Amino acid sequence: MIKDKQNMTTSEWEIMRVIWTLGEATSRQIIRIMARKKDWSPSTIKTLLTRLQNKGYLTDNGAIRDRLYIPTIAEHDAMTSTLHQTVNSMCAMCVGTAMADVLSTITLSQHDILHLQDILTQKLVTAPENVACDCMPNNWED
Amino acid sequence: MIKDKQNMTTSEWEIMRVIWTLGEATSRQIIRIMARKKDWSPSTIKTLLTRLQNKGYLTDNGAIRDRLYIPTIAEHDAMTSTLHQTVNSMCAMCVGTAMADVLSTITLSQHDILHLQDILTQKLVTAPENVACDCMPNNWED
DNA sequence: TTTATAAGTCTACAAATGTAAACTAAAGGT
DNA sequence: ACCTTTAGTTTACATTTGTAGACTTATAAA
Repeated sequence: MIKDKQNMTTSEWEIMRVIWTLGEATSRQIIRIMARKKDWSPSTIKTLLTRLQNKGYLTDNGAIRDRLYIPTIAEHDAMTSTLHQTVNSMCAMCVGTAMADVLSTITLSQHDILHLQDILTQKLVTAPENVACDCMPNNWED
Repeated sequence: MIKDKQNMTTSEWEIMRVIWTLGEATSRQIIRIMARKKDWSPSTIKTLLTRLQNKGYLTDNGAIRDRLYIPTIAEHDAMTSTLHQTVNSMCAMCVGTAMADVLSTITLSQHDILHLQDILTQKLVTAPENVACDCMPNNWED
């Protein structure tokens, strides 16, 4: 019943974050840790774990008890993929400004910034004068 | 029945993009335009318009027929807000890298890049050496 | 004026999501 | 060997989302 490629929901994402950080985890660990930030019953967390397995984002070590849940995708990959999806659903013309807005409000490390600057310098060389809005389908005026 | 503050779904977002671009639009216009990119029945689009109104993202000019639907939020604001939500749900430590990854793959105009560079230069001055992971709740090790 | 068209409203229904109780069974304690 | 605890499985149920048909009625055409 593993229907691949459904997106993670926000609740599922929360669970994944703790598993990603621990590397792998038992349901007990997750339940105990999540109790600190979410008001979820243990049942809810178990349901979420099962759904994450069905969606293909988690596997387990096969134990029938005290089973270890293991991510099938790296946190970083999940993050870029999610971010990509979001960005791709937005107007290509405006997305640069929106990204700038967001970047300006979040906390970035010095290293992050240097890296970002590096990428931008590179990109500037081949950057187009401007990017067209792609909110409308082609030839919509016919 | 206007329950404010529910998020726009991806389908609703598609509709909004065309209305944002037109400034305001009738259902007929939207139906005609969407036919180019989506395989939605006119009914589906009407449902989506109603839902967008219920969620508070659209108003209308009051006409009983050939009504004009009007956004209550600017595209840019919706974009930053959505992006923000996404970014805020992610590990603070890794999000910089993820943003860099995404930025490097999308098309940005020269002007966008200059703007981004400007912001980064500014940020660098006060940027912390590094950002801690916030995937775990506080004191989770107790 | 009658009628056809289509804009807007209602109803519908399956799948996904948030949330969790009930049940089954493994494993540790006595 | 039996009971208690609890990990994992099943079942449940309301809300949201994707998708759209049916219905009502205003308006343009005949």
